[in-house]
Amino acid sequence: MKQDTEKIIIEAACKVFYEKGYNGTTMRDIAQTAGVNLALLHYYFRTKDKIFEIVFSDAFTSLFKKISQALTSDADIFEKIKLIITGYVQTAQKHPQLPGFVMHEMAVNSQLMLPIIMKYKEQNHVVNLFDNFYVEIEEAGKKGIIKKINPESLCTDILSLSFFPFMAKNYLTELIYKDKKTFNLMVKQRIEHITNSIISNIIV
Amino acid sequence: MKQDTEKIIIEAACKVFYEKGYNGTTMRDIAQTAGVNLALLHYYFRTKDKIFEIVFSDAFTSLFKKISQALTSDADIFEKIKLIITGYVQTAQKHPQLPGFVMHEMAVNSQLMLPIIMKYKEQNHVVNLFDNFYVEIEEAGKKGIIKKINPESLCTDILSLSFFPFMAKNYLTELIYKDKKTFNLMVKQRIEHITNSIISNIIV
DNA sequence: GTCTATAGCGGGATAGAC
DNA sequence: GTCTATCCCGCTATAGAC
Repeated sequence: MKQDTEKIIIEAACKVFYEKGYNGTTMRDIAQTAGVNLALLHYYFRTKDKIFEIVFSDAFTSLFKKISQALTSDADIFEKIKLIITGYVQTAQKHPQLPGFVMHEMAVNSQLMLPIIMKYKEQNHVVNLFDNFYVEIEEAGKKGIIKKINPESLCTDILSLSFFPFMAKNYLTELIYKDKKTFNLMVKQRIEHITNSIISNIIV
Repeated sequence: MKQDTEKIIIEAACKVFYEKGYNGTTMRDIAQTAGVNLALLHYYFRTKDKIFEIVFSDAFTSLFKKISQALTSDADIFEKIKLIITGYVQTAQKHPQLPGFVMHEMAVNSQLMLPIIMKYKEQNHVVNLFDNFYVEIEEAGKKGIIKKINPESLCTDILSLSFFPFMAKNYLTELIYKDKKTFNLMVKQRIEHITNSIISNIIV
């Protein structure tokens, strides 16, 4: 049962870590959620930190996979932007707690996160990926295909509009939305909404 | 020294809670940061939860104060939006960890937060405030002063663009920005940037 | 591989001296 | 009001039986 148990534990760990964060999660939580004994977690993964490393690394990767596909595709600049937005929002729709999990751990436990990210960046040539996209944006600006904009600001805006609603769900449903139904409607229309507002801000 | 000590403790608690979140913070942390004895925290505030309640309540209020002023002013719709954006971003510039703190605690420790927020909402007539603003947006849409837009989506976008960059500072500086200098430059230009992109999306 | 039992430590909270 | 000392619980981690 080795493979199965390992997988069950990681899936349980995902669930609990996403929900409560690193500091709010106990090994007992994970064991109970997985339906296995506490000692087993240590048998398979030795420490809480090792489990967390796997969970965080997977989370980080899944936030990155789609954007990476989008950036390396040979679509034009508008299509690329659409792909990025779609990738981000779909990932968040599928795993609503994922963006908040990643952002919070990077803010609060950065000493634990940075080595993981460094490793990831080296293996996946992250820098080049973005550099090429930035050059593309700048050249499209010079050629008059789009407005002259700051590519980093563009990425910041896309990420903000894509992730924040999921990270702030409880805040928004308390203060901005009349009820959860209205919130969920917004989430469904989010890809189209963001795409329109980003595109309309860069067309000449 | 009663007044002073109380204040010193709360200020230290703010600093530590903002940095590490509720679950990552210990009473010993707060005591050390405040430069006072551990027992004193319990003498003044009895429990960790009571201290947290004060800190969270203040944080929540400071996110709300400026928007409240903006919404009750007699400025026109464009000016109001500018005021809201300015209020949010300035608050975040002054206390960069505040948005992340509030959003994360609401996501993770909602059972502790909701009673605090309920209390706040009742005392400050929060619902009416937003209702009036929503009506204003809708009427401006009907009159052709602005596009017909969903007021809740507008608020979501403003909040997203205003808060997310601060919540995701480490993520952005690792993946999107070449260095911290570029990130800080973006932060400085944020109010103008957001205002322009929000306004250009609602003008007819 | 999976369990029980427990070591060892760090956390919130309190008693009681000053 | 402020301190030291301490209780007691829950946490991570491990030893050892099966």
